[in-house]
Amino acid sequence: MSFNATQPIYLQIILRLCRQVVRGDLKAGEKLPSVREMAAQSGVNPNTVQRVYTEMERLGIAETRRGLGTFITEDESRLRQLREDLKSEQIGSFIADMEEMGFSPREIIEGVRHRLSGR
Amino acid sequence: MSFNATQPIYLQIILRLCRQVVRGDLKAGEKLPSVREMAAQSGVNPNTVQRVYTEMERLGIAETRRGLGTFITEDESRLRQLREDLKSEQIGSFIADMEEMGFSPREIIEGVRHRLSGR
Amino acid sequence: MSFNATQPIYLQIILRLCRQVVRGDLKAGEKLPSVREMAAQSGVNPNTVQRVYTEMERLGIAETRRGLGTFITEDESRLRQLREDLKSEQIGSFIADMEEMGFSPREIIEGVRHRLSGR
Amino acid sequence: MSFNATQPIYLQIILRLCRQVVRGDLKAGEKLPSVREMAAQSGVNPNTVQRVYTEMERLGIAETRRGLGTFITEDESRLRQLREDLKSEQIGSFIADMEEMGFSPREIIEGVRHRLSGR
DNA sequence: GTGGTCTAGACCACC
DNA sequence: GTGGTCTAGACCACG
Repeated sequence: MSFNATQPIYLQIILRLCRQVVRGDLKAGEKLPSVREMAAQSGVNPNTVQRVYTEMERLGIAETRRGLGTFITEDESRLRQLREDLKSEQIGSFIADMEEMGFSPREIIEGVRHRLSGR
Repeated sequence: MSFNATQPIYLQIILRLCRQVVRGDLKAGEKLPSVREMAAQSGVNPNTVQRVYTEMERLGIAETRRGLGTFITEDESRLRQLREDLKSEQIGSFIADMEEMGFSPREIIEGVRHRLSGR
Repeated sequence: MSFNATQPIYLQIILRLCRQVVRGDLKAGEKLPSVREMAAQSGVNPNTVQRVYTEMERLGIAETRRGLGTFITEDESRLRQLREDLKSEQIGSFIADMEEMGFSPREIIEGVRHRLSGR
Repeated sequence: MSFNATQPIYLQIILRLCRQVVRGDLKAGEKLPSVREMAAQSGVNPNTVQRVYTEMERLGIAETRRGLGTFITEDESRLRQLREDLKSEQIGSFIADMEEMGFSPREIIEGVRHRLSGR
């Protein structure tokens, strides 16, 4: 029963950036803002942004080139995989929530289909 | 750009109770723990629980009888409506998230169906 | 700006008895319950009831006969006057409230008439 | 037989404010005192005033803008409705009281008219 | 500065 | 025992 389950800020930023990548707002090879710039934009400590970039590099989503900056990877297959990962994760937690409330698979699928078709 | 999007505790508890109702763990007419009891269980101040119960009464989900306690409403139609409301809300925010990431309706539906059938 | 403007209990009881008289539930010459009886009925201290009866005697509404009890006065003209007094007081405070909220005399009369006729 | 019919302070304050609105002392869009200010003025705890403002927002009479303050709604039609509601409520309880004392409709109307014309 | 939430502890009316 | 109200004082996010 955990209240205050606020995610660490750096994870929130990573998620935001990943979504921008998946969405296509950030393309393969594109340059990310400098650490200081991004820190200013987000109103966050530069250390936090540094951690974000390091982590994204570890995930194979970004690459840093000394003296040049940090870039979205040009490995398109990695980006496709990221897209699938986020999709899968999102769907997984959605279904878990729905089932925890007792909705049947049929009800879930029909609910989603109806919501999407009725527009 | 909102970090720290922690929902107020009393809203979290309301959501938890509503889900238990939808799930069927809390049935129509069932007694809720007393304010002080629930406060102790949840590690929260009695005032916060009081607020939860007051709000749930306003939502037509609970009824309070002075000196007796707080009970889930016996209005089953209200409970059915609650179930639909929660379902709709959950589906709505799921789809919004997915579309914000650039997934197509077809991709969303197929993703959900695949995940549910593959078990 | 006085919060907690609770009227003393004995005044509340007097008002209640006067209303019963005006309404005709208590008639001229009728016997009131004994002090102890009334105290038990109302869940109040006998001293409080004593004060009620004393005050009502002072107002000329009740008379006490030693060894017999307390009775509503047989002076019917006093009872008619009481009726007029209560009516006047009730109307006075009603109109004061309405005017304090800025309602015009015309609006007040029409409002009352409409409410009474529409039944 | 309820003695001690003291209304909660927050309801008393709400009623006071509503009357000021109906009377025109508080106009549409006007700023209310800050929570702390009003608390000091009324000799009441800030939490109590907070409850007042929250409730008034729920009633559609006030609107709050974070960091700016609480304001009377600019929805004039809501304010007109409030005026009618208060009028109706006041008249209703007046008539109920009078009839409970056994006054006839004719007597009530004539009493009100006489009191208002004799000035 | 604003409103919003939370805790701690108290008193009340009702049953 | 129950829920309902109130105070005192604190911390937070927003502007």
